[in-house]
Amino acid sequence: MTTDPTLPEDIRNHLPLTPVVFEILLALSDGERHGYALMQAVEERTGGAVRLHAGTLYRALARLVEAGCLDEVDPPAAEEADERRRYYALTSLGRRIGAAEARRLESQVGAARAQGLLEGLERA
Amino acid sequence: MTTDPTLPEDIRNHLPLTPVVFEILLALSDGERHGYALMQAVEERTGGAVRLHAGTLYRALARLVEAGCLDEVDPPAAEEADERRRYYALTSLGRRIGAAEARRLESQVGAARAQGLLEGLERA
DNA sequence: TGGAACTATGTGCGTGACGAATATATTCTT
DNA sequence: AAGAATATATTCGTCACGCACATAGTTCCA
Repeated sequence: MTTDPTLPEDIRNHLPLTPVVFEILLALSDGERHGYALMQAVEERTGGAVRLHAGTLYRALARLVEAGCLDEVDPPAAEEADERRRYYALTSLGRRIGAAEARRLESQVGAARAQGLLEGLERA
Repeated sequence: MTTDPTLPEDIRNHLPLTPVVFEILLALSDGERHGYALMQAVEERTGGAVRLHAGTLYRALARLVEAGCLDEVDPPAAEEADERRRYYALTSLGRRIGAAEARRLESQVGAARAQGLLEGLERA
């Protein structure tokens, strides 16, 4: 699948995001979090519907840092305690990639709504 | 990634859909099409932004038929001519899976909007 | 205070979907 | 007649995933 050629390559090369990665960027878009908190945030946002597998999550985080979408940051002074935690924050690139993916999904959802795919589930 | 456990297994087992597959279901949600027309429909819907690779498309179609999400159907009487074309239509299952995915994406897009991820691109 | 449950991060293995390239043949256009 | 566009399909290598497992620190409470 190729995506919008008008986007800068830095961004286009990453699209489309996997559902897992988009969920991660979404959960980090309101501030830094450590991996495990991220799992909980996703579960909470979706009312328990969506859960990330630990293995998938931590590997995705490593890839996103590698790609420059996330930075590993110092633990926030407020929240403190557990030495094991590794905190991540969106980079500018990460935010722009998340935004681009959000627009792509918005377009898909809009089309789905226009087709009535979101409502009538029993009619095919 | 696990999805909504309240969904029937028939549906949940397929989620989340790949972007390519959702694009296909979307393009078929207003009627049957053959593979190549489907590529064009996606390109047109997205104003040329999104394109499907031929290889990926045809393999995905075969998988979707195998999984009971699509049926291969007779060419519509109206449109006729090319012997090579193979037409596909959503099954009931395919439509329900597409609808479930659309709801999942709608939730993600809603969250993205709530986080301001869709607007301010330059602020991180 | 001891043990279970939870928190937290990570790796190995097999699978599945993908992009890119290529193959083949037909139909349309000029 | 030739070339472009249409139409479907396969092979190959890669990458992200789910699942299982490994390891260890922390919290809780009986």
